[in-house]
Amino acid sequence: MKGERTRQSILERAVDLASLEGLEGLTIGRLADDLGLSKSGLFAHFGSKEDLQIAAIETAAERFIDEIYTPALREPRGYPRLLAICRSWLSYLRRGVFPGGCFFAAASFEFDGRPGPVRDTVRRLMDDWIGALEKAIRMAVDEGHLDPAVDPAQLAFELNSLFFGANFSYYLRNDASAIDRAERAVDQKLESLRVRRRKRA
Amino acid sequence: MKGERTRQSILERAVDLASLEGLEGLTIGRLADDLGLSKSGLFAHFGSKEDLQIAAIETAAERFIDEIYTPALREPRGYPRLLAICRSWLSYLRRGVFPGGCFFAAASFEFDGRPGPVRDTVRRLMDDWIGALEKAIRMAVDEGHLDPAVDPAQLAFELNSLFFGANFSYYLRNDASAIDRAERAVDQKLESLRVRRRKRA
DNA sequence: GTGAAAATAGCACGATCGTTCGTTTATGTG
DNA sequence: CACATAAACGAACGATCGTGCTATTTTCAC
Repeated sequence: MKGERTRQSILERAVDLASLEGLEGLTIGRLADDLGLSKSGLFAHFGSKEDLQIAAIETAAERFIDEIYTPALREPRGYPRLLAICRSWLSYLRRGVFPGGCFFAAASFEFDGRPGPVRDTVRRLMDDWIGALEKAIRMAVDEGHLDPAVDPAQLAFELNSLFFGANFSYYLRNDASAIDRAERAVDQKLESLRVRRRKRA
Repeated sequence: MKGERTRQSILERAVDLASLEGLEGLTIGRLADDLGLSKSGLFAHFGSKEDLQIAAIETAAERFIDEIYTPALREPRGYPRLLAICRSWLSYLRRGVFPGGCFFAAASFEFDGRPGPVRDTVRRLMDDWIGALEKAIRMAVDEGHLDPAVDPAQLAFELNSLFFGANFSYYLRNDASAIDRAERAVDQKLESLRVRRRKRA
């Protein structure tokens, strides 16, 4: 159906726009103008602005998974995959997958104080992401690649903080070296927890 | 003058509101209702919404300095002061100095993609903050408390990332242990760079 | 190619946005 | 206390917001 294609193109554009101006800054009228559609024609694809916002978030998640997560899964589980996920995240920032920086960092800080379905969606996806990070860490421990004393939640917290910190320094402060700094910190952190030689018992 | 007192109370309320709903989510009408003022009466204190936003940011900066930075300056320069700043930042989150979490983290992610005077103000203040962090680190190195190989910009980046990461996990994910995690990571990071005994040459 | 169904457009709505302006009320000084 | 001035108000503006409704156009199966 044609409607589905249109809907998808609306959402792709909405995601790009929202990464720059925020999900609340999204406007049906501007989005319609931007795509050469009528306001009501665009609106009909969604029942409400809130539904549009939620659909945009889901679309952004698909883009994130395709661009960051899935490629990293090609690496073998354990340390290589964990490192690949981190590298992939930083490369995602470098490549400018979203024009305004990480969509989810922006959405997280925008909606952390705004209860409702939109916030719930952001939260669920971020929980998923942190969960995926923790899982990759746990696998690296299980494979005997990381110190068994590593707390996956703690390490996931620290890695994700570096990612968001890179987004901040790069996009607000225009610090071109921010991503390199994050990479250095990630490498050092992971290296310090690495177990060399000796497979697990 | 009475006007100045009113203006100040408007700004304090604006800061609290903006930490929850964002600077762009601030609305003259709602702010006026909230304070029992007329829209035009409130508006007259500022020439435009943009001026109100900028004044709110400056007010938030004063609160930040009073609550986080100044108290930490009572500690002797070097490692103790640097640690005090970090602790102070995390305590600022715990105490809920801004009801919606760190005002500047929110403002940074909100305006990183919105050029203009508001973004410029946020950026200047964040540059100041990172600069202050780097200065405290440099002093700790100069005092012989931290490894002289430490790169102040790199360490400041990592510490600030942990702060923002704590804000994210605490306010979006409602992870009550987020601040503890950040504290653990900060302590471990600083401890690992610490130089024990031996004053500088 | 025709007809049902889907997709899009047009128009209007009430609400609220930031902003302006003239009037009224409150303040503080001499 | 009087009076100049500062502060706050009330009403209105044009614009734009999200959201209905009906009409028109396009799509796709037969």
